[in-house]
Amino acid sequence: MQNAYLQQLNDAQRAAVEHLKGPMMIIAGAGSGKTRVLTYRIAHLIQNSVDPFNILALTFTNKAARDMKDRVSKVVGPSEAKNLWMGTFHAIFARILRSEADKLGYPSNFTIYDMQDANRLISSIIKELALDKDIYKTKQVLGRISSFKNNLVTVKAYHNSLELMEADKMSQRPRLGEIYHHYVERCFKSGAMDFDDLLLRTNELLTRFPEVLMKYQERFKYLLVDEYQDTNHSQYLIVRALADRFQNICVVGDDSQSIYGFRGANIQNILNFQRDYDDAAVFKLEQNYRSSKNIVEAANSLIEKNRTKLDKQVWTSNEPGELVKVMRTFTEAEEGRFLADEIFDNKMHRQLSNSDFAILYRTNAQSRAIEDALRKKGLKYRIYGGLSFYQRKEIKDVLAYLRLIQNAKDEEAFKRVINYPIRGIGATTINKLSVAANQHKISMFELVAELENYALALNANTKNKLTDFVTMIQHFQVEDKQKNAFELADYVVKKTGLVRDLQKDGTPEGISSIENVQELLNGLKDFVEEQTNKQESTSLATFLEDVALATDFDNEKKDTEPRISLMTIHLAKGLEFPCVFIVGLEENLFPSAMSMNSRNEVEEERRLFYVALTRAEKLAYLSYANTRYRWGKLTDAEPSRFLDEIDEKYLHYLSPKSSGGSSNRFVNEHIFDEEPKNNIRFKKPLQKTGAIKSNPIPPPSIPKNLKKASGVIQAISNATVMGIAEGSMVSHVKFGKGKVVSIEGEGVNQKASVQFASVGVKNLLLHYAKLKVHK
DNA sequence: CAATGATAAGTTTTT
DNA sequence: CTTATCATTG
Repeated sequence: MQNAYLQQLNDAQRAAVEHLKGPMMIIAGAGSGKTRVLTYRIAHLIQNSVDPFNILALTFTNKAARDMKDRVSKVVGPSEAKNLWMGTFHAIFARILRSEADKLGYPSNFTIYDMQDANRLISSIIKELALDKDIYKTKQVLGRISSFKNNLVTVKAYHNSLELMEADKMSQRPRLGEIYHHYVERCFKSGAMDFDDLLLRTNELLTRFPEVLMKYQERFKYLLVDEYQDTNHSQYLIVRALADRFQNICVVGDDSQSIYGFRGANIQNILNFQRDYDDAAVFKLEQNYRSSKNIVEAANSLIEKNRTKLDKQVWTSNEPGELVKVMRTFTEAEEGRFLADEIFDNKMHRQLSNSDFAILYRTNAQSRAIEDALRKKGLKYRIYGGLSFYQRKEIKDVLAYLRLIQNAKDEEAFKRVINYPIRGIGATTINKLSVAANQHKISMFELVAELENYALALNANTKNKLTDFVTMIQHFQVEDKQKNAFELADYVVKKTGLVRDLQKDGTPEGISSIENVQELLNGLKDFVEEQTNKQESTSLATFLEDVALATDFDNEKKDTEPRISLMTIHLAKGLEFPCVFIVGLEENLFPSAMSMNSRNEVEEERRLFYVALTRAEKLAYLSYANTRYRWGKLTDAEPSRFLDEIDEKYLHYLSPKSSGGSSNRFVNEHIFDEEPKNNIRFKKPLQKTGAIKSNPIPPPSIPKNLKKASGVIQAISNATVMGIAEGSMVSHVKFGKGKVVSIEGEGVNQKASVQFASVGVKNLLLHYAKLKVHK
């Protein structure tokens, strides 16, 4: 009876669940019940008296870890499940590194640098070395360093590798090694690790300290690694080291769904597993329970075009269902409208809810046109990814204060808040500090804390401001000992004047910033309460770590109403929806223009498409547009090669396949739907103004490219259009409220004399002065 | 030093 | 079309 869950499995699944010891690999086709097998296997281990404390399960996302823990908990009970170690590589090893940090010379409260921090650091190093930033592009440099780290190429190893150095010379970047060297040093000096360090340093820890390795080998007697096809070399080595003693390693993955090559994932890890562990048992889950037969077979017909893959045949006993629908439109706007209409229809005729739909795209930038269309139809949606909450400027500012309190050596946090809110410490001063700090090999904060010991060419006034800042942070550090994380943060935003700064802004963006800060504080409050209940540490460090490693899925809002999901295909991995739209199927977009140089890259794009298509349960739509805006310019687009690669018998074209000038019903219908071209110019600015409710008559917003077309400007910026006349009450961003004394001139040159309460009479060009009119 | 406007550059995908 | 960095002015 206690093994009732075994009844819910097919033969292959059950075999995998019942295999408890030794190395094993589960090749899990899309929708083959992988998560179910994983959870039941963990439950089965526990039922067979394995201590949950000895099980480590590494997942790809925090969400996956949470979900799986919940599911295990339902089978074996929460008291057993709570001792399981489950999480992403980054989260798990960040935690371990914290407790072992001293061995590596790191403080246990080390900071985790996110992409933005890393970017800023790299670009300041490039600047300091006086290198040409057009040749040493920050992102490329960072990408290169990241790949070094993921392959365990240390600075030293780099300088020993003639091959690598030669490669950088060839690409005109002979001093890359120097940048790498500085970058690593500066991170270390700041007590900071970037994402790659979390893995690299773990490797260092396990290699340099055999007793530590032993400890964790004993600790994690049973290892599970999900999404093994997406592990990089660094992760691979960690897993291999940990598994070395007991060999109880279970990896799960699907080579056809390997889509993170750009991030260093090595598909060879899964392809070579049997070579690494020669007695490995292999299980194949090939029955798909998720999708209709047409979808499964359409996806199969596509992925067959890939050369590198393991042998497996995904099949299903599900109903054939409907064909995959393909739609061509002329513009991306029309594509958006098509999505909105189709969702609307499906909701009506098939009793579907918003939450049953997902719209998947290759790049985040594609969401805009879709959002517009959905909003017009009144359809509720939620965008995942893109700019996440924690990446907003105002949030990062608050977090930077907290980081600095926690770890005063954190250079990026220091630079972020030293002059925010503005306290008169400008770029020149900060540069001097940075140079001196590097010279004396101390952090900027330490330098400023002992300013009198260093002869710096700063005037007394500036020194005072700096000292005040340090005193304030030190005061916070004292407060940190008495207050919980929420109370401290609340205190900080008030004391620093950060909230005041946002409040005086007064714009809609400013208001939303305040709301976001408030939301952050609420989040902190929840965090403190939660941790107190769980009797875990309520430390700021833990919170900051969670935040650094959080993704958009992790602060799942308790939405009351169901919403359509919009996300990139990468983000959609592991999810499923009854109805899926895959959009922008055009050459140079999907497959991306950047990945058409090699066969391997195109194969990864194809796997990406495979992932997208296999998210669908019942309905799948593919769409593409003939033209698309790229950098504001309308460009022509060709249908994606992937459309031709799917066996035609699974497709149903809703529009004629060719784009060549046929005159059919569909084409005509939509040509006339388009607005006449000369109207668009007027419509855009006017629509925009209408959308802002708080301003009765907002200032004219004129697209830059229209500035020369004086006829247009006259029409929009004319005083009568704006509702300004002699005697009108207006307000100016800078001068505040005032009364219009007189108006003169025409068109672009139209001027108004305004009597302001604060500064007296001013002559303003209506075109430039952003006047708000009061009624 | 700060605020503003001009210009250049950029879009894959993310823990 | 958007964002980041640069140059100019107050």
